[in-house]
Amino acid sequence: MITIKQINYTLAAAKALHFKKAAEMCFVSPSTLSAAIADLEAQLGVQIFERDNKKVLITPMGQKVLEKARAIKLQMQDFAALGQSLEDPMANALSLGIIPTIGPFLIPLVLPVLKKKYPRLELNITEDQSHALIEQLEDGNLEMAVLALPFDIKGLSSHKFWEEDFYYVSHKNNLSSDIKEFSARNLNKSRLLLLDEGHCLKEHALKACEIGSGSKNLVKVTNLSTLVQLVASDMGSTVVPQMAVESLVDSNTLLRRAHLNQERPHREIALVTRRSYPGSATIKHLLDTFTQELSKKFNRNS
Amino acid sequence: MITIKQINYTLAAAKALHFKKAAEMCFVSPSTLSAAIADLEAQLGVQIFERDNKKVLITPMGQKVLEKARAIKLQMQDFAALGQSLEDPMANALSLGIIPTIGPFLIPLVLPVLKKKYPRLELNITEDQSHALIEQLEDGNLEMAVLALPFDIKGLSSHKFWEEDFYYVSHKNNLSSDIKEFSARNLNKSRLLLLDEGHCLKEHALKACEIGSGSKNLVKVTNLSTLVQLVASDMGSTVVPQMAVESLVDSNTLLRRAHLNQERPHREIALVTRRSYPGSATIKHLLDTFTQELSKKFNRNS
DNA sequence: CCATACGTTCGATTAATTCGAACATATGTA
DNA sequence: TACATATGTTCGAATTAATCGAACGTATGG
Repeated sequence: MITIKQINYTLAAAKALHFKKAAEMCFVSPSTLSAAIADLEAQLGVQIFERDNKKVLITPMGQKVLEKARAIKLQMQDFAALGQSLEDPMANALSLGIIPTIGPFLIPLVLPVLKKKYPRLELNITEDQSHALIEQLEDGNLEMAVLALPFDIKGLSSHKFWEEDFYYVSHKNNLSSDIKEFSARNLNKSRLLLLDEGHCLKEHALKACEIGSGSKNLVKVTNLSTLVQLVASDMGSTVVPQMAVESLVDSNTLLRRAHLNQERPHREIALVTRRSYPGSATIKHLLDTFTQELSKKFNRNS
Repeated sequence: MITIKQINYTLAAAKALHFKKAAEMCFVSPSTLSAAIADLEAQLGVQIFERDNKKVLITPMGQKVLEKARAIKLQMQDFAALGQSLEDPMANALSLGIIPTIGPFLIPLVLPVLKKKYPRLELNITEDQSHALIEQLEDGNLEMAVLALPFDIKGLSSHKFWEEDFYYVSHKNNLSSDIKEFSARNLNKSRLLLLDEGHCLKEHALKACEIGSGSKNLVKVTNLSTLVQLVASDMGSTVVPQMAVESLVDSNTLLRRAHLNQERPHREIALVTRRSYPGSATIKHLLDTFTQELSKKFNRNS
C-alpha cells in the first residue's frame, strides 16, 4: 500500500535532489528514505528518480508522479487543517426538532438572538409531535429536539432548561377578570377542549388538571391557536402553557385566563439528544440562550 | 500523522455504518478499525461518527471530513494507477541530443517512422557538439544523445547502433567518376577542408585519413553542407560520412566522391545515456528503429 | 592510489500495528 | 426482573513493519 510517508519522503528528495539532505529534512536515516522511495517506485512501476552516487535527477515520468504527489500532500494538509476550521461548534448546520406547542412561541423568541450570536449557525427546524421527533432523533435525522416533559424519551438524554405552568382559558362570559387563580375542581370537564391525540400538551393538561388520561376528546384540533379560537367562540374552555398566553389569549379581548392552581410545574421543557451526541458545547450554547431569553421575557432567574 | 489506512477504514465505516461489517470489509478486527478511526478523530479534533452499541451515525462535521476523505482516496487511487498509464515508455516526453554531422541525415530518416510507430512520443531534439551534449546529459537536461564514436563519453554508457565509412569528396575536375575507392595516400592534405574545432567529425576524418590530430584548419566552418559547398567551388576537398553523401554530394553535379579506402569502419554511431538512465525499454525501441531505417536505406543488415 | 561522498543493502533493534479476550452498554425476550 | 444477544471499546500480548547503523559498491578528485 502506498503511504503518505512515502509521498512525503519522495517530495523531500525531489526538493533537495539529494537523498542524504532529504533524509535530514524528514528526520530519518538515508537508508529509510531510500527504501521508502524505492518501495514507492516499485509499487508504481515508475522510476521517479534517476540516481547514482553523484546525482539525483527526476525522470520525465517521475515529474508527473511528483505533480500528483504534491497534489495529494496539499490535500492531506487541508485535511489535517479541517479539524481547526470545523472546531467552532456554532458554525455548522444543526437540525432541531420542536413540538407545535412550543415552537411557535419559543422560536420567535430565540431565533433572532441565535442569528446574532452565532451568525454561521445554520439552524434547520422541524416541527412535529414528540413521538415523531424522538423517532427522527433515533434515526439520526435530527440532532436535537425541544420537547415537553414528562415524556418517554426512550434511551435519549434530556437537558431541561425551562419549566412553566398552565393557564386556564375561557370566554370572558365564563371567567371574571378578577380571578387570577383557577383550581381544577372548578373545571367543567365536559367543556374542556384539548388538542388531538398525539400532542403531549393534552396529556400534560390532563395531568395538571388531575384528570385520568383515558378520556376522549370531542374535538380534533392539532393547533393550539385554533383551539383558542374555539374558546373565543365560547365552545368550551382550555388550558394553555404560559409561553402561549400572551400571543394567543391576552391579544384576544373575548378571552379571560387564570393561572392553573395545581401542583406545579405543569410541564418542563428540555433539549433532547441522543446519548452519544458529540456536540456538548453546542448543547450548552443553546441551553444558555434559551434560558436567558425565556428568563428575560418572563422576569425570572434561571 | 494521518495515514491512508485511517482514511480507508473511516470511509468503510461511513459506507457500512457498522463498525463490525466495515472491519470485515477491510479485513481487520473491529478493534483495529475502531482504534484507527478514534485516532483519526483525535488528530482532526473532530468526531466523525456518533456511535453507540446500536447505531453509527455521521456527524455534520464528519460529513465534511468524509467528503474530503473521499477526495483523497480517489486521488490516491489515481496515483496508484499513474504507474499503469505511464508504463508505456514510448508515450512520454523524451529529450534527445544529436550532433550536427548526424542530425540532418538521421532525423529526416527516422522521425516520420517514430511519429507513426509511437504517436504519443514527444521527441525533443537538441543539436549540438558532442562535448556539449555530454555535458547536458550529465546535468540531466538531456536523456539521450546520438553521438559518433570514438569519443570520450566519460562515465556515460553507449549503445552502438550503426557504423559507417567516409567518402572522399572533391570537385569533378579533380576526381574521375570512374574512381570508386580513394586511398589516403593520394590525399592532398593542404587542400583538405574540415569542420571547425569541436566537431568530432574532424577528428574522425583525420584519423580515417591517418593524419595526426594536431593540424590546424584553414577554414572555420561548422556546417557540413557549407563545407561541401566550398568543395563544389573547388576550394579543396573533404571527407563526408556515408549518410551525408546522398543529400550533400550526389545531388550536386559539380562533385565527385569515392569511398575512403582506409581501415573501416570510420565512425560508429551510438545512443548515449547516463549509466543510471531508467528507460531501457525506450533505448531498445529507439535503437531498433534507428538500425532498421538505416539498414533499409543503405541495403544492409544490422 | 587513496580519500571522500553518496546511495544502497543487510541484519539487529525498535516502534507500530494488530488481534483476541474482557468489558460496558443498550436492546429485546421470557 | 433476569437473561441472552449484539455492538463498540479497552487493554495487554503477539505479531508485524519500520528504522537505524554498519558495511558495501561505486564514482569523483587529488
